[in-house]
Amino acid sequence: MTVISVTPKPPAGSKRKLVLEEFAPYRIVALGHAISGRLARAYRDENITIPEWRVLAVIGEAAQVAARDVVRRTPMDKMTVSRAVASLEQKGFVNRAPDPDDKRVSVLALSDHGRALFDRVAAMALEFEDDLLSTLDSEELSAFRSALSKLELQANAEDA
Amino acid sequence: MTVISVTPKPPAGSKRKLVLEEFAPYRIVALGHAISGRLARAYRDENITIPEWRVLAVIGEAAQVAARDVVRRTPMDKMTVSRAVASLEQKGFVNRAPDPDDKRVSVLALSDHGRALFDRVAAMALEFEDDLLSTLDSEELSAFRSALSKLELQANAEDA
DNA sequence: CTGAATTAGTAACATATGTTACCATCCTCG
DNA sequence: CGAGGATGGTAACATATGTTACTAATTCAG
Repeated sequence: MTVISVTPKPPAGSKRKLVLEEFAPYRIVALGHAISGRLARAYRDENITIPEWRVLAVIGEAAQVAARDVVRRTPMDKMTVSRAVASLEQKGFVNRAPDPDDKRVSVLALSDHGRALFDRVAAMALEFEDDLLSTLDSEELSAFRSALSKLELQANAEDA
Repeated sequence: MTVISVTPKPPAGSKRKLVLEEFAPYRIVALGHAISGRLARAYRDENITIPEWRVLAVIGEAAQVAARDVVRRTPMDKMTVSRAVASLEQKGFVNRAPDPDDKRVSVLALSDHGRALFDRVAAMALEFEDDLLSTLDSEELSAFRSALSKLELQANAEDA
């Protein structure tokens, strides 16, 4: 039984077999799932959900935003954001003010309480990131980031 | 205030600001979300959900498996798998046979119908993967895969 | 101007997903 | 062997998430 070539990849379009552990899209999704779980565990003590944290993070960065901006910047739909904002307001982390220029929108901002929460959770998040990325040396890391950027573009590209 | 080094990263533990677009864990999760959406759209015509597809894929690879094996190999919990299996059986894609060695477990296998579905969806999935990864040259790709492996390990490591 | 189309946000509904508790079976070790 | 604990699987419940449809406000074409 002679092996002609040792190329790991068979010619494109041939009948590759699908193996989950090597299927990149699956691996990425699974990694995302694991990361979400880790982060959720970290936030749990602060009594905050992932959508809430995302909203908090967007407001924390931009200071003044409308809910629609959160929708644009995150992979959450309108309703998820709406609910998260309502909950954050209820808990006293976020204040809503009517936008004078457009009566449909509310301007969202962190309360002092919310700012403190944001700082605490952000610190945990960054720490987690450091830990996660600590397995990559700086070259690997920049390669990874660059690949991520390209994949993001490709994954979000419109279908043909 | 003398800056000793020009390393792009400030000393660990310093007050970096959290910026969502640069926060790696978030980017990975968001990318996973985008990928899931794309794949789900691709499967939709086959009238199959993501959990169902995952179960199908695991059975498709291994031929003979128990539900617990699916749980081990995928980021789904018992119940999700149980439901997906029930649905796949209902639709006639999967057959269950009692395991002679352990009366608690059922042995799962694809029906002919299920095998055909698996082949069709696997082909779509691999095509999608090709498209997604087409933005990376072979060097970038292998670097990315290697980084993925390391991150998987790190993300699934037990907490200290 | 004015009314058709768009947008921000939410409500009400349907569905999906996780959690807890439970049963049956199996394993283990005294 | 024979209780005590683990394991595979499911049911019943609670919660989360997506979908559709709707209101109010805005924009834009004519």
